[in-house]
Amino acid sequence: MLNWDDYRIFLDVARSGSLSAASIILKIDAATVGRRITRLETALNSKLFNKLPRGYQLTQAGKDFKEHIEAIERTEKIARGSLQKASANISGNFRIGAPDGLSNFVLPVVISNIQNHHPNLNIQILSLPRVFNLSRREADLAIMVTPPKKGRFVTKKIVNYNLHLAAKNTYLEKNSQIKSKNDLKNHNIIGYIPDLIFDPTLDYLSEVIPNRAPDLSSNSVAVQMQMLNLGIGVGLAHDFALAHFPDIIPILKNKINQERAFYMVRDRDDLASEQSNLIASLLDNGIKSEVKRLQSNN
Amino acid sequence: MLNWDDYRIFLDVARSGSLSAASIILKIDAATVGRRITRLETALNSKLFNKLPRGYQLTQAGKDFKEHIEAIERTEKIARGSLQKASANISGNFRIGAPDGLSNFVLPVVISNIQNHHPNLNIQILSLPRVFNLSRREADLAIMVTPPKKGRFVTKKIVNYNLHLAAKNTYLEKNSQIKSKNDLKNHNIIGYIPDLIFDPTLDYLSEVIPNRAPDLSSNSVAVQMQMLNLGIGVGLAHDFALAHFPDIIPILKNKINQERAFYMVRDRDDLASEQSNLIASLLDNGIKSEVKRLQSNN
DNA sequence: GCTATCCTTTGCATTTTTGCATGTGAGTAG
DNA sequence: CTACTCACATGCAAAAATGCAAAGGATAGC
Repeated sequence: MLNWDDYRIFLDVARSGSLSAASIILKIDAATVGRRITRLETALNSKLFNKLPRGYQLTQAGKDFKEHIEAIERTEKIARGSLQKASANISGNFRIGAPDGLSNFVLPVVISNIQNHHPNLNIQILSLPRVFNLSRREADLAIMVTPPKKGRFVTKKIVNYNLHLAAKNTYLEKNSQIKSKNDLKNHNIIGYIPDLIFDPTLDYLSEVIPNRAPDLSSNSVAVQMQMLNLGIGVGLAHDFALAHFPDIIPILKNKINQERAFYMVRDRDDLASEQSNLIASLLDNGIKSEVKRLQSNN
Repeated sequence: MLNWDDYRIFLDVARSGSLSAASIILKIDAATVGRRITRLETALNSKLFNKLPRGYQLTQAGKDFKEHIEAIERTEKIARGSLQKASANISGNFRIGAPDGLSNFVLPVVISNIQNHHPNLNIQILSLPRVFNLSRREADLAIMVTPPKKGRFVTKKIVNYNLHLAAKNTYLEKNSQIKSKNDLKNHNIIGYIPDLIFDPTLDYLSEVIPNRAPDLSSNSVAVQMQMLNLGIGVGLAHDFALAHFPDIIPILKNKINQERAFYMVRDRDDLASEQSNLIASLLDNGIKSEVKRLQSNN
């Protein structure tokens, strides 16, 4: 029943003298602020405020109580400050290898968040459409679509992602309707360069449209997205990339849905480094939530 | 995003070393504990725990952070202690006048709660089926079904309550079915003694069954309930009283529903006394929640 | 190397909390 | 006295948090 978060609300009501004023400061509805105060008073079995028509006024017990809660507030600030200091200790270079789809459409915002909180840290994105060689220290950490089976690596699944057929709205208006896979015969297909598919997991297209080489191809997901955005064909696109191109529309959404996953791969030795663990964890959470956020917008 | 209550969860996870152990201490599901820690780490942009297969282990940053949060915990205990002391200062006698239905079926548990937290306070229930004379100081506070229109009083509505026709299950089995108001002709009616109805609001029955004097009557709601419980007739009962008699069953529940309200009446001068305000507030909340609780069980 | 165990994580149904719109009561100005 | 303002309270629908059941991962013992 007792909820420490209600102390936070209590302070603003005590200071501002009314639920409505506190609600503006807290950016919480006044009704909620009132319910939280009621809950707090019930949990503490005490009356902290006199409810006057002009607002909420502290009782004597409330005034004494406020002194203590203000001490808590000061300590809480200090506690958060201690974490800021710890963040400042994180420093140096950290290189992440990642597939170029992730590098282009997800990592920038994730990295930016991390760097805001760790100003002394430099994170480098090594965007490459191929497998990394962690052993040779090409990167401190790699993100892959297929984790390596052997080696001195630790693998952890980060998040699933989906791919859907898509094309630009203008392209769809000008060309014949696509109501089934068969209709794709009459369309330009954009995809990977077949010779250069380094990972069988990436051979998305052949699962959707067997025996059909792309008409337009690149080894780079980002380039494929640019082609789609020019309105020159149909291709499989990552949902999280689609969020960046509002004019590219998914097709056959209910009939075709490819699912893949990103895995985080690290050298086993790096597990001993708290800094490495921290960055890995921040990346994990950051990628997970950013991918989910982008995918939910469609 | 940041929620102080997560600090409370953090402490138990830090101390017990695992989500599952903390979940037992906190009596919260382990999944929730995990989600709270994730939320906290996200809000603080920090990694407080290393997630090992054996459980959650504090990082260095987490260890430092824990020190501060433990300081908060100590202060929080002191803060609550200060309210206990304030409670102990509440003392003396306090007399409440209330209608006997409320006095019998609601007030005892409310008063008991209050007294548990204010050991030096004596609360007296003056249970009377008539209007009180606050001016003469028969009571420090009165609860009424119709607030006085004049005088040096301050009135505040406490809560609505409902009345329904009801009879004992054995009575219903033995007598003819009641499917409409008309069917009541053939039944024994239990109610107030007509001459002694002190408040027109209490003339429940005549609204439900006009022109019909009760066959069995008392000036006391509690006595009426005892009659109902003997299975000797049908009467209007307070829903909150029915909760005390599982064998008394409501009748025509959808067709007949009387609604009334309790009002708290205090002498205007008493508003200056913080002790009086406190008790009034505790009674208000206590009666409100107890009436709602009892009424919801049917 | 295989099974058993322990702990965490995830999907889903339920409960709780929240915000919004509306009602209510107290004070105030005309 | 009446209309008006201000702030809080309440009902209801939407959103978030929670518990439960089951899956997933990692270790320890056999």
